[in-house]
Amino acid sequence: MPPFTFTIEAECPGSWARAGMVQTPHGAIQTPIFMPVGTQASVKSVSSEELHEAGAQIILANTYHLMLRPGSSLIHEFGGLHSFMHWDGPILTDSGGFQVFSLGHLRKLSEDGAAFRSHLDGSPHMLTPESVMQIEAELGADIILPLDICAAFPCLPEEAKEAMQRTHRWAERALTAKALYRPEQTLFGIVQGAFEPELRQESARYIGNLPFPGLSIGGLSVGEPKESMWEMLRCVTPELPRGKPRHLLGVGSPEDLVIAVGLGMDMFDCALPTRVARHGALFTHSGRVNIKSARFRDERGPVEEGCDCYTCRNYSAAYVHHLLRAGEQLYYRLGSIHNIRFMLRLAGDLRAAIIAGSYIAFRDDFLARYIPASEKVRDEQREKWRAARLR
RNA sequence: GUGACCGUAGCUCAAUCGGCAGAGCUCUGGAUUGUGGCUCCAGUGGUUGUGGGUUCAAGCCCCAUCGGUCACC
Repeated sequence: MPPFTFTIEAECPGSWARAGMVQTPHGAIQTPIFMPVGTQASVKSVSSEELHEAGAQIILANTYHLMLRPGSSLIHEFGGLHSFMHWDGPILTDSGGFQVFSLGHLRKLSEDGAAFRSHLDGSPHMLTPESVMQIEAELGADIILPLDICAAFPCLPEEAKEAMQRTHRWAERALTAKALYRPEQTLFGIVQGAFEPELRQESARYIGNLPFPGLSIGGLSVGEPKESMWEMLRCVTPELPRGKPRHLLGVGSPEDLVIAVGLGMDMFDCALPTRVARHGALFTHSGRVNIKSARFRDERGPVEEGCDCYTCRNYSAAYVHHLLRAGEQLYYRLGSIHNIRFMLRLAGDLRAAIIAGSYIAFRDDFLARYIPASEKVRDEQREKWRAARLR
């Protein structure tokens, strides 16, 4: 098995963008990369074979969900996540820290760890930096994350500092617990610091200097304005060691990906593309479209002209529209595949642009064409209200 | 054929003693960022079956008519 390595292949002048290659025991990952989210060992409605066909190189699964159901020991009995879900590429598992805060009922934090009640049956559970390592060892992902604390937005500076400092102490405990996870697994460190520039810088330096082969940026995309997120990344990136891959947790939308790559991020995971797909929002290069809209009722062409995804190669937009309207299961699969393929193609295009030295031009061109639907409609609605007020 | 009950938004139904015709769903648009197939926000939509009458005022009262449901012949 090859050890974990990260090689930078190209950097783009005028930005912090870089293209690289991550080696894992289950294969290589070309960065920048988008990682589809398979919370419960499944990217909802999409099979492992379909993920592979869509160009997925690495996927993400959730420790929190899998420890509650079916349980990490059962997955261990089946030879780990790779064989359990029949995915032989790289896998990254989240620590469960975020879900304890967003899903767990009656959570209680202490220096030891996080106590919470299951969202499934209310049963009490306890996660500690050490127990998370054991659980992730049983799940057997290639890249694993330590237990961290994601501060709420907004939060007081003191709370942000306390959460960051405890995250740092837990990071050290996770490193010390190296015997609990498998030698072929790679533990990433998590940078916190909420929305305090000094804390972000401190956390980036602290976590960046610990012996983690890779780094995840946590605590962002939790409801803050976009500009706050970019500001935090601008604080963090200069403090990070150049030679370690950087994973931006929970991001994001197509436009987020394009911008964050320029701020030095290499890996992304996000539920957004598949979640919004299930509700009809499909990505195209001119922005998000709602496939449920009546205008697709008789659209003979694909969802996006020129898209090479399974859905667009084989089905008309009218058919996809019909499946959603009719509540057919197949819709979830076709819609999800389209958005996953869009994100992966976008990551590939970004990579090619970086290697060609034209990231800036690519970014500006993409953002000029990709107008978020929300902005378009927000403007239209604003106009409508203004007209109504004048009447 | 006789009798009773019911006709209000695309659907299911509210509307006090006769006093500005409303809600849920659908529909249209939006939101969703380390996924609870969840949830939230906004908007369109009406000749109250039809025709008369009473009244300052009718979805509501009266008459006729059309349609539906049920019961009994």
